[in-house]
Amino acid sequence: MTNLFLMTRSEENYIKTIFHLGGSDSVPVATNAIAEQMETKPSSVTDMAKKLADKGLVHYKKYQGVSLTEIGIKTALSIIRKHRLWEVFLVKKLDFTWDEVHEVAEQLEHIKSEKLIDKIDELLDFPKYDPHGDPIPSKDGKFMVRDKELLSDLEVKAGGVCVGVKDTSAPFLKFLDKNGIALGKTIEVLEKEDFDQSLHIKIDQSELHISHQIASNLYVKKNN
Amino acid sequence: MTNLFLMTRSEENYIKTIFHLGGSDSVPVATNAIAEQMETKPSSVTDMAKKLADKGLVHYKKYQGVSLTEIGIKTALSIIRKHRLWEVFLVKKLDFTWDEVHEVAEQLEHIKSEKLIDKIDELLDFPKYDPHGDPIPSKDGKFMVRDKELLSDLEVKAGGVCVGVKDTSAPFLKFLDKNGIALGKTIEVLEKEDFDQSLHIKIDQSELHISHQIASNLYVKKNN
DNA sequence: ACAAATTTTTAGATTTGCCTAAATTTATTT
DNA sequence: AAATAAATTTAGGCAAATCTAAAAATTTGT
Ligand SMILES: [Mn+2]
Ligand SMILES: [Mn+2]
Ligand SMILES: [Mn+2]
Ligand SMILES: [Mn+2]
Repeated sequence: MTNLFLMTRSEENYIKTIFHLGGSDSVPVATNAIAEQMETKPSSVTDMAKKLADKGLVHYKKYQGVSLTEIGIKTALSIIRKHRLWEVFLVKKLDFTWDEVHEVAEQLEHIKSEKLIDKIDELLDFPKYDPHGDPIPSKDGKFMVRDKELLSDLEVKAGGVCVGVKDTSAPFLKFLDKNGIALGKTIEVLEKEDFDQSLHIKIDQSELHISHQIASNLYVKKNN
Repeated sequence: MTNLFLMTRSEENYIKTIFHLGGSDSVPVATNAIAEQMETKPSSVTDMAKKLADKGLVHYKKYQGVSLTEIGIKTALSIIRKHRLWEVFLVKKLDFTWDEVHEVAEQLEHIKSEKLIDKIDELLDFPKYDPHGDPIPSKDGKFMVRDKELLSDLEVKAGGVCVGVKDTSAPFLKFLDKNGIALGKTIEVLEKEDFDQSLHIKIDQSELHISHQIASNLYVKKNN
């Protein structure tokens, strides 16, 4: 049980990536998938897989992919908790916009201080979701899985509240801002174009036409 | 003019140490002094001195010691600004005690985001001093040099306000807490023991006997 | 001034994290 | 069931940051 506090930044980033690609299940993740996600080379992933396996954070057998151990999952959740809490902090306390927070949170998530992150959590009044609608794991690694669906999967006439984004890239988020789409807004599907799957929607008071591209990156919590 | 944003953590720590040992003057600092301060070996310092000289951050000639260039000084002040602002943040916003902040600030000072630190500055209402009484450089590298003297240098009957500590180690700070000594308190020298230089002082309402060790690590701003 | 002590640098290793190129294993086609 | 393609690992190397041991320069003491 190698101490989590002496993990390097690189190791933490690998663990986080493996979690995001494989979920908390012990689904093995392919070397190439990790390499692509981390913008590194497969051979580097293999090296790290061995090291993380030695440390007991992942299961690894040659050619069989990588999956997180119990400890690996806990570690991943702890890093993700920090990342998302910092994102909330930046938005709520420092007036960052939701398209600016990710880059800084990528750095802040590696700060080693349990007290620090717990105090940030308290300062923010224990938020459950980050600025992109993603759930924040609690100290003991639990988090809410909100039932939500992609706007593109709703039927005509169906509606709900916008609760998250799938694509969290700055360009997409800025596009949403420009079109008055934000978390918490009420959305209703007015019309669906069969040809290109584009949608005519009502968002709060106004109406808007959006492409399938957009609709398939917006999460909605359906009305009862 | 090598971009400050691509400095490694190690480079930043060297620059900060050279600043603390040499001041903002271009006083050359000895290799051994840097090594001792950073708990590393002189040969490592020599290596880094060459690298920093290549980057234009220090002046370095073999056997002549290291001193900061203009850019080096600016860089040092920027890191110190971040360190001290984070320390204030931790105390004022997250209820850390002044003996807990340094270690975390050592990590936070390396976060790369100009917007982040400027927003923290604003959130704290542009503090001029950190929790240990050390001045916080402004964005453009200026800082107040408060006139202060060591309590051990005061005459009997002289007095003032406690404005800083020289030793910022956790044990010393905890000792001060235990004895009711804190920044902002009024101090008067009641008696001085010639034999061991210990002092009898009045601090706010109470009286206290302190050793020379303690008195020579407390800064006081004398009354007019 | 010159020998001795001290400081500093150089030379050569080590570890971490990454790379390229080549070899190997696994998966997919014919 | 081969043959081909794709994925993965191995081998060997490189840069950063560190170390130890030895050499060189500087400083100190007589
Ligand atoms: Mn993010
Ligand atoms: Mn997020
Ligand atoms: Mn400090
Ligand atoms: Mn301080």
